Amino acid sequence: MQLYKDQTLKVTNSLTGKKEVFNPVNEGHIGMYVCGPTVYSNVHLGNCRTFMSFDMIFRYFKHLGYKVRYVRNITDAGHLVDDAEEGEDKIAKKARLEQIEPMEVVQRYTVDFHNILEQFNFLPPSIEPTATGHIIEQLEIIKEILKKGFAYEVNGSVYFDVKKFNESFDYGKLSGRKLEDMIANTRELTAQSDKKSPQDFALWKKAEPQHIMRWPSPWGDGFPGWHLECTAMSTKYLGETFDIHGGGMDLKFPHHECEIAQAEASNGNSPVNYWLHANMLTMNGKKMAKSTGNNILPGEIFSGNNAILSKPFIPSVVRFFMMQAHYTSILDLSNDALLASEKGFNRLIDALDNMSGLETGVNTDFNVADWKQKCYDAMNDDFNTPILIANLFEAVKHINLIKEGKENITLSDKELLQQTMNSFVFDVLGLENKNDGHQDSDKLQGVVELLIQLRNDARGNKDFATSDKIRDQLLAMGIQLKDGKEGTTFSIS
RNA sequence: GGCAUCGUGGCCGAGUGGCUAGGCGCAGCUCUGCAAAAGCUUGUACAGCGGUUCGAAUCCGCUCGAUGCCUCCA
Repeated sequence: MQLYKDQTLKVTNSLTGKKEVFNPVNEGHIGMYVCGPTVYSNVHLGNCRTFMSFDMIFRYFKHLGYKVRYVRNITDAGHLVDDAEEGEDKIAKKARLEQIEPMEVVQRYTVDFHNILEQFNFLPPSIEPTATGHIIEQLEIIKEILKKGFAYEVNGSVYFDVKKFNESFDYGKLSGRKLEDMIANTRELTAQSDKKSPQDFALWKKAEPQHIMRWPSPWGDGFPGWHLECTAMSTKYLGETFDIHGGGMDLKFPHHECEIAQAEASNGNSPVNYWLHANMLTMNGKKMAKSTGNNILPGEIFSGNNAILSKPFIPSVVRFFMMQAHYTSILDLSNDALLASEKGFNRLIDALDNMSGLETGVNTDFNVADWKQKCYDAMNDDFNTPILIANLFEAVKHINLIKEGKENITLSDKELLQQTMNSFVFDVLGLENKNDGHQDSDKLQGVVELLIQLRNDARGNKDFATSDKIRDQLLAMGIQLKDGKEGTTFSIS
């Protein structure tokens, strides 16, 4: 199903600052690279938001019938704690603090990352390469950049020469910065530096004797610079120019700017046609970050074990909450917002469950085909999931009205509605039906049904003291009875 | 300090020149022994001040406020 032939997708390209019609390099195929996590601590919810945005984008591409190669890396080396020349890297620091091997750190938090993403129902990327697995590729790029004259070696380290690069290319085109401004605004560096200019960045850092993570190179033992791995891995798996590069807004500068510079310096090509940036998840109005401690772990949300939460929330509710905001907007996390999303999510899923039982008739009271296209229009407009969800609730309203016999639907429209709803809710948004797979034991079911019978007997005898006691005490245990036209049902929270 | 982004009804959150999403809450109604649950119905809001325009939440300017990046960060 090559739906993409019938749909015109527009994306916000950070490189131009505009919404542009999306056309891949090779028709029907998409190469997408997303900067993954540095695995030196547990992934927090803010990290998850970015990856979830691109998971949704990946899902929509697939839904449209594209063949997508989605590469999301694991950074397991090379990111420095700060810009100081001594430059300990984060993973090495964590390894030292915990007195374990750096690769144990990497393993521990990679497993955590995968575990959390699985709970959020992420689709795995096509390739998940690691930085340490691509040292040779990185060395080759450094050699190439040196050969082209855009880098220089000092004391066993290699730096990218930003000024030199800017003479032939445009450094700052992604983030809207001008090199002259950046130079003018640079404070004097007091520490002595090997760099010719503060804007220069490391391609290769010499490893001090105490540095654990090290590899041999033409310039001595060392480790790769912060930005190089993404250039190496994206080029290797997606080519010198590919369709989409994504990542968090906070990576736009300097990380993505440097990636462009490295690629252009080494092979002359602008590496990416469409740069997509996902915006930050905030908490208390401030960006979530590992370094500041202003963050919340997914596990804390699932267990409710955090001071800002009044109760636990299942992964799909969190996903739904995030999908209710556009991926380019800042989103603030709060208990109230999650509670509101939870109610909306439950209403959506309940309507979905009710769809199959709808009675069909000879006419339909709303235009299902038009509604379906509206759903696509929303997604085609830069993946506007909030508008998509608004349309889904439009369908929820009709489903409920049909269920109550106040509106009609034909069999073919019902099938179209069902198929479209399922596609968008489960395939594109990646939500999961909370009612599936959580069957409580038969015994519990039987016990509650017995109590419902006893209560109904009491009600028949107008013994409301007994019937209300059963109802209220069950509720106190988290079992809610729901009296409906066709009898009493219950839900267990 | 420099460069950006944002400020929408009680809350969350779309929209970007006229037709004014959606969710949650509140209220009303239906249902019920009473409730709860569920369902339906309902909201003319766009920080402030000027300007452009027949017409602006939407464009321009200024003011105020918030955030992000400029150092590792999704």
